Amino acid sequence: MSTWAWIKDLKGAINSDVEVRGWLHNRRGNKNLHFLQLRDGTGFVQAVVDKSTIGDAEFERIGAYGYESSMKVFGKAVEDKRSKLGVEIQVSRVELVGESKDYPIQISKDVPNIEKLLDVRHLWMRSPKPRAILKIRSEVIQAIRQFYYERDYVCFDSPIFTPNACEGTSTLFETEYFGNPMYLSQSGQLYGEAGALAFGKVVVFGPTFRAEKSKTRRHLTEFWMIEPEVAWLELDGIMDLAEEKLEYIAQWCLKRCRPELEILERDLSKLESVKRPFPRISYSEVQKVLAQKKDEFAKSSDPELKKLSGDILKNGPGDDLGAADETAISMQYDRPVMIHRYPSEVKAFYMKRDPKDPRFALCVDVIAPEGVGEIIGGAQREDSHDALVERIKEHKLPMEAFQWYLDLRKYGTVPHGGFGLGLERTVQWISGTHHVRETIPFPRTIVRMSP
RNA sequence: UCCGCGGUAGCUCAAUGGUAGAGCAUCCGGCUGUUAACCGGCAGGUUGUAGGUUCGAGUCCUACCCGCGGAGCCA
Repeated sequence: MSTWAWIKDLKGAINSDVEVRGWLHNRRGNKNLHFLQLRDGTGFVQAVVDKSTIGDAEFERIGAYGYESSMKVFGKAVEDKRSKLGVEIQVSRVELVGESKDYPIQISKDVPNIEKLLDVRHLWMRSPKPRAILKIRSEVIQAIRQFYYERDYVCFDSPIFTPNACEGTSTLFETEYFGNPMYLSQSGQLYGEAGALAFGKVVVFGPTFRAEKSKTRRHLTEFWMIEPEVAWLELDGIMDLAEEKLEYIAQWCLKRCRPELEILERDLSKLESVKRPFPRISYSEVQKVLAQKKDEFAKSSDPELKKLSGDILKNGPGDDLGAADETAISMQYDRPVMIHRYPSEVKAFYMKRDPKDPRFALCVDVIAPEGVGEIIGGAQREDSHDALVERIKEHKLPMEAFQWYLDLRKYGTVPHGGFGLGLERTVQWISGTHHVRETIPFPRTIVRMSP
């Protein structure tokens, strides 16, 4: 009598009769033996079919099954040092469950175009590398939830349909809502602020939609964002929270995602170095550093650095930093970098201005290493009713839409703030994945609507 | 929207303006323990589309379509 076992548990079932249920990942063999590589979601195991024990007819039938056929395999689990798992199955019977013919993805040394694989994303995710990335995503999500749960945050969901632009900057997806225009949320932050004044500490974890026509390896039109919002938290505390959380995520994954990180050949030292404190540099300091780097790289013999030099500081002082600026700064460190106090003019209306120098906002961006770019954008919020009214006017935003938001400053305002962490870019960074598209099961981009 | 690169077999890619090819996959055959197995063979094409130059175009020219990367914007 055999028992159904998960592949990951087979080591504990050596010398007993087992049943494995899975998919045929690959097959090798000769005229007397089939080596079936089976996958069940928990691991891979080799099942050995011997013609002399199973009979000619059965042997031929099993040999004809295509890749990704699903089957129940019955046999004896035996120890085998040649197997990575340490166990293989000596097959006595195979029961086909779902036939699979002409599977569209081949196991190959060639690395096919990612876009072609994304066309069959529903199948591609059965392969080891995509599975490893998505498993890391799952663990990053778990780490984030645990991090906030341990710190007494209330999970606070913001609406997806919103009546207007939260920040008035990004391009939104418009949708028709019973005859009126509504928009898909580009941030839950404003709602999170209401939650923070009710609960003290909340975290919004939800989908986010941006209709920007960005076509880069860092952009999606639909992605997930984690937005803590905390009463009484000022800029320094926001930066403390951000670095504590990123360290927590990196350490969590080092502890729990070793097999996946190995499959991806991730350089673990890049994650081990993610320890507090992270560098904190003001926008004004960054300008000075970048001026130096621009000169330094211009003299470099490395053509890439030379090219980078040309793009550094091309926006001019007082403007937002460009991509080259972020790259140049993050190259200087082995961990995420926090850049704070950008010019308030280039930032969102709700950011509080620095009382010491109102030209700058009490905000922070966190730039991940290895070219992933910005993974966190956050700020202390403007908590004065009158100042906020001024900002809304300056940004030419519809005052009536923000009445409820202004109420938060009218009835017991307190200093508060938070940030948004991009889940997919975080996974991209942790897993060392080139394209952010691979970090979400079914990516949505400007040109990709299916599967 | 702008800039750059590209589109040749199912996949990854070759091919001085002169008969469109290889590896892998499929299929067929071989191999008594394979590890992205190996060996042999068959088959596989309107070279993105439409024009143009030329004795002759995958290659040169023009336009368009599609894709990728980047800028801007952002997580």
